[in-house]
Amino acid sequence: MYYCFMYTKDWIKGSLRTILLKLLSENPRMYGYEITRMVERLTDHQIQITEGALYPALHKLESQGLLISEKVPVGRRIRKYYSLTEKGRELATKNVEDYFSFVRTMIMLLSPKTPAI
Amino acid sequence: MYYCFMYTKDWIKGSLRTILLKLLSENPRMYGYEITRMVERLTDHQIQITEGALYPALHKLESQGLLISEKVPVGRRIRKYYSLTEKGRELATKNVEDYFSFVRTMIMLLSPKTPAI
DNA sequence: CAATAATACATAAATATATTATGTATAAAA
DNA sequence: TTTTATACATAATATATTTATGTATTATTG
Repeated sequence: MYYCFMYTKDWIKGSLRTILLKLLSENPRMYGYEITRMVERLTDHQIQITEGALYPALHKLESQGLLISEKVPVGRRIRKYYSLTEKGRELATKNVEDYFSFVRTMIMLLSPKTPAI
Repeated sequence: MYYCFMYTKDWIKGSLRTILLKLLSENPRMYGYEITRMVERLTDHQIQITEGALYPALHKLESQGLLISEKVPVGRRIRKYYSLTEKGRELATKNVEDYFSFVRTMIMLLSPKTPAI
């Protein structure tokens, strides 16, 4: 069993799409299960993507024309690979930049102020 | 009219509680409207807290014993001041620390990888 | 002075999203 | 052979936010 910070779940919400776009901008194609494993590995299990959140998110990105999928048979199973469309690639770049901007703002907001002595 | 990044809203979700706890840990007491103005000012309008999100969030924090409120008449209007309880103060410290930890993880995850040449 | 904007709270309906649980099925490992 | 891992998906539930609406006082501006 992995220990997760209790409040982290709230913070992950809304970051999922950004994570997906980023991973797919660095890899030509990925499938859902692969994404969950990679996020787990890269974040040392600090960020865990549940399937109930992942698959609907991928479907939505595809319906928005940001991703395309192709089903690839592996043995007798079918793997669904996703890759960024041109539109998705453009958004991914901007989205990650904007996220960094947001993070800078949050760090500024949450940084300890020098107490008046 | 202020311009806001389109996707920022998703990211703000879930950070609201952390922002409230932080602001209240730096100010002995604050009221709702004051909080919205301060966040606006500190973030140069990048983060906007809507009333429909703020007041339920404050009520919930109070119901969880993290905040206490006192109603103070100002002229003929009533202002509702909130301040951290001891429990709230402890959580605020830990919550902000955990947030920074989460942010470090996200930065690592979203940082550009050196392309193999 | 009258209209507008700002201050200050609150809640309801609609929307969005995630969690949890469940379902199906193959493949590998113990 | 039983369990774990792989691999997709969705439904019920819970939670949270947006948007809109409501009420009321005070300050500003034309």
